[in-house]
Amino acid sequence: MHFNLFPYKIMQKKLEQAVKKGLQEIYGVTINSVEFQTTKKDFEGDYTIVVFAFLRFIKGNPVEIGNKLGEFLVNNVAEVTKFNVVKGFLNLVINDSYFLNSFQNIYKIENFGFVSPNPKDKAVMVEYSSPNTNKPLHLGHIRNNLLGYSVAEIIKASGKNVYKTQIINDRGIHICKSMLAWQRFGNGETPKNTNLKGDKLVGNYYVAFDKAYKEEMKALVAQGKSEEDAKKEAPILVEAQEMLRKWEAGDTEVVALWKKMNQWVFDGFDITYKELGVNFDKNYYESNTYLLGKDVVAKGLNDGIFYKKDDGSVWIDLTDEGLDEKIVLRADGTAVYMTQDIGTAIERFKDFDLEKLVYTVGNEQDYHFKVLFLILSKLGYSWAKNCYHLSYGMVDLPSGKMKSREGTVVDADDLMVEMTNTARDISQELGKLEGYSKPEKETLYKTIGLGALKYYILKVDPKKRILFNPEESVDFAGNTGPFIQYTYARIQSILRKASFDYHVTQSEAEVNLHEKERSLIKQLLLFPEIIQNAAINHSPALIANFTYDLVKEYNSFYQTVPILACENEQEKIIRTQLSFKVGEIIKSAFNLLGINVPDRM
RNA sequence: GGCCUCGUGGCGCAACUGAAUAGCGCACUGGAUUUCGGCUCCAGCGGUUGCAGGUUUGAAUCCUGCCGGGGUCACCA
Repeated sequence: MHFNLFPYKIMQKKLEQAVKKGLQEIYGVTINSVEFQTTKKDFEGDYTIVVFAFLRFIKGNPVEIGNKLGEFLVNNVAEVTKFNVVKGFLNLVINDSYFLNSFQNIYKIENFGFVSPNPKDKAVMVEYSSPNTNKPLHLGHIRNNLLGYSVAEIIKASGKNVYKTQIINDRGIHICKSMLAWQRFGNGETPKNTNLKGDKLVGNYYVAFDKAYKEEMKALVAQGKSEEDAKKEAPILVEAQEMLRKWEAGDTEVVALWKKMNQWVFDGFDITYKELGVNFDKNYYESNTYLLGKDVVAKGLNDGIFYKKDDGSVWIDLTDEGLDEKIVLRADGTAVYMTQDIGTAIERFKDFDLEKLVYTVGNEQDYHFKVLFLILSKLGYSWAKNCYHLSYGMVDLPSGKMKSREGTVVDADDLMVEMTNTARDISQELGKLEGYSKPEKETLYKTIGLGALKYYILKVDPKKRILFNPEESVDFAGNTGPFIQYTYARIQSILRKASFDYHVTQSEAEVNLHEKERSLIKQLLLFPEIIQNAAINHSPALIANFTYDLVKEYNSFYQTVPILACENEQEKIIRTQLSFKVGEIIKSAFNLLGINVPDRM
């Protein structure tokens, strides 16, 4: 069974053994690894061996070595039928029946490419989203969410147990600002009586706070205060700080208000998460974790890893590592961001049996995580090396950076609605939706709109920054989500029309594979490797690119050869099976990206 | 300024982590349907991979310097 999981690798292993044996026999040298590539389209062949790499062990002309080795392989490996040598590259042609057989083998495997985890194994925890509860989610969060969710799914598919988690920053001065503003200007507004999503309502008061704060500052400056003093002394800010102190002291009234408004936000987030199609196995709340880490700092201080400054604040000196000094505890003994992160990391490794902890956080925090992991390892936690910062680039708009103050933030909910609207416009023109009910149609528009958005964001390497062009993101042609969805729908249409039982294994028989069938099968066989690779590299983009290549390959196949109209019965079945399997893999690949596929569109 | 990071045809992205003639999409030009969904397919145009050195049989990829963009250098998170 396991034998079938990595068909591409299996052949490669076989060839590798033969190459080693061949070089031993011909040149008497032992090499430990062989470098393989998939053969480029311009050359004939399926596997390519890089002969250049042998030159370190074998003196000679690479072309000559390639030719000798090629001959050996043709004579010693049954599946190798031909070879050609171009410069230092040995291209090998594998026979049709190998590919046909491999295809027949994987055809029956459900979830081909997915490895099921052993429940007893240690797990991987993926943290993502982790919003503040004072304002709604925006485009930046969307990238974070899509990435985190997808990476978690990919790691799961690669054979690991996975926990998806977020830490909700539900406490602190930011939420107090919203609370205070609501208390003052709210007139008892609630999500219910305003018909606003809770996160939006609370966000409005965060803005209201900022406005009032600025006005007060202005007034103070007019009274002759310096700008710096005004910034600190504005009464509304002082009051918000007072509110935070009350909260920490457990003041019942403040806590009650905090609970109420946070709940509004949670309810709002739940809607957004649901629309986006992401979920979590466990939520951490900062209100529960913000005190963690202090005792660890105390212990580290004792052990001489940290040191105390005269004012009582605690620091770590990382100048030996080429970094700076970093504060880990405030002079008044309260925790900073770093303190909490030390504490929560330890907590998580206690809560779960983890082999790895992935933090999905933007690259503006690269330095923070570098320091965090270093501190954890200095504190003696051996698992520190298993912490990974999945750092992703910013999302910029054509107009530049998103700035909440300038109102250029793209709201997550609004964006999803817009994408759905665009999908509706286009589908109403072109769609084949006879017999679909209205709700069915609406679901479909959402599938397409979100498919476009998600694919647009996930197809780019996470590390790179994205220029979010609203017009391009709703493109439906070329390398886009809807293009792939369209291909899937077209395949389903074919399968609906296939009025014969195509799920019957075809003996390898004397079928000669068409060139398009060959390359399609080759692409299919790659899927398991792609999943592993995407998991190792934490990159949904690899899945997206693979899927796009597969779809292009299929469309070319579709255009070139008849499927249902094929006259040869056996070939007709194989082509239908190919269509079926391609559809299935599009679906699973898109699942890994959190994208749905429609049967019609 | 120190540190980190990025720079690939007009635009948006790839390149299996050092290999062949650097791929693809959009845009532009020209073709393809008595056929299973034309939101498709095929072809053309377009790049001395920011610049200059270096390492290597081989560099978009590694090293050095410079130029340009972004990030970060908070007792915010």
